[in-house]
Amino acid sequence: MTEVRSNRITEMGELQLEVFETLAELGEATVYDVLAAFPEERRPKYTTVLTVLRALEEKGLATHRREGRTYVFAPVVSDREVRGQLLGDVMQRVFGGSPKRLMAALLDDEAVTPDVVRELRALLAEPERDADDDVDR
Amino acid sequence: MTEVRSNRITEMGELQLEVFETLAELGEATVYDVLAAFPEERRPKYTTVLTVLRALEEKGLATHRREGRTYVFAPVVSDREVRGQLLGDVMQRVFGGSPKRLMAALLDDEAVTPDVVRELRALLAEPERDADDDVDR
DNA sequence: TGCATAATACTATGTAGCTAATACTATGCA
DNA sequence: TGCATAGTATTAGCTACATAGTATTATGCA
Repeated sequence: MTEVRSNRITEMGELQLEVFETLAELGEATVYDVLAAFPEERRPKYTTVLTVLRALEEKGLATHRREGRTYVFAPVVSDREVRGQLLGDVMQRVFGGSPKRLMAALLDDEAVTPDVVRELRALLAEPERDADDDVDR
Repeated sequence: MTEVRSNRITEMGELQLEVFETLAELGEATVYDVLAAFPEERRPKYTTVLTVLRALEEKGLATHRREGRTYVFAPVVSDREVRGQLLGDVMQRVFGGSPKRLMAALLDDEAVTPDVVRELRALLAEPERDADDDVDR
């Protein structure tokens, strides 16, 4: 059937995500900048990172410009947007698009202690909730 | 480097997830049962489903027993658990393990209308929140 | 001016998932 | 008893991701 795979950013792998996040944090970065952001124990090789950066560019998440003979990469979409899409995708695929169901699952997580629950309540209580502005980033 | 990929259930693909969900709903199922659960427009072939079921078994999410010459598959873990892991994994990978950050992203989603916000508040307000019992399912 | 080297480009290997064709096998019925 | 058939097993091709070696190229300095 030679399936046509969608180019959803959700198809981002582990490394792609990490590299993108680094890029987003730095604003712009050379391959070496990205490399430096990895703890050395698990630092990939230069060419690996370059390949990933190209993949990100391929799917429209990043661009690059030349600076002398060096490529300087930069994100094209915000990390916030990417995270939003990633979450939205999980909500869709795993929770049938229901925020409530997702929420219920979240509350089951052991990371969500009573303290955290209180924080979440606070988040939900924020008045800006009803306006559509961006509280923190 | 010949990376040793972890066997996290998160590595479940789209189809694997769907097949597992079906299995979980049905309690147990033959290949044909699973097939029947697909809307025919996008119903995979028998062998495709069988392969997927085997993959699920491979990673410890399902088993099978023989019934005559037919395999009857059954889930080994609950769908709830799988969904929990899936969400937990996203929380880890995308939101640095922070429920708050995840929640904030959730609130950014356009699916989360003011109405939904109210529902979420209600969920968080439930008194059983502090005890660790299972409200629904 | 020519070469060391730093940077990118090309190529390749391995895994996982999706897909499915085809090969094999057991068994119930004619 | 032998074959059609219903099932499973095997094999294979494609895409995406991870990984990285090697090839190429440009350029600054000797």
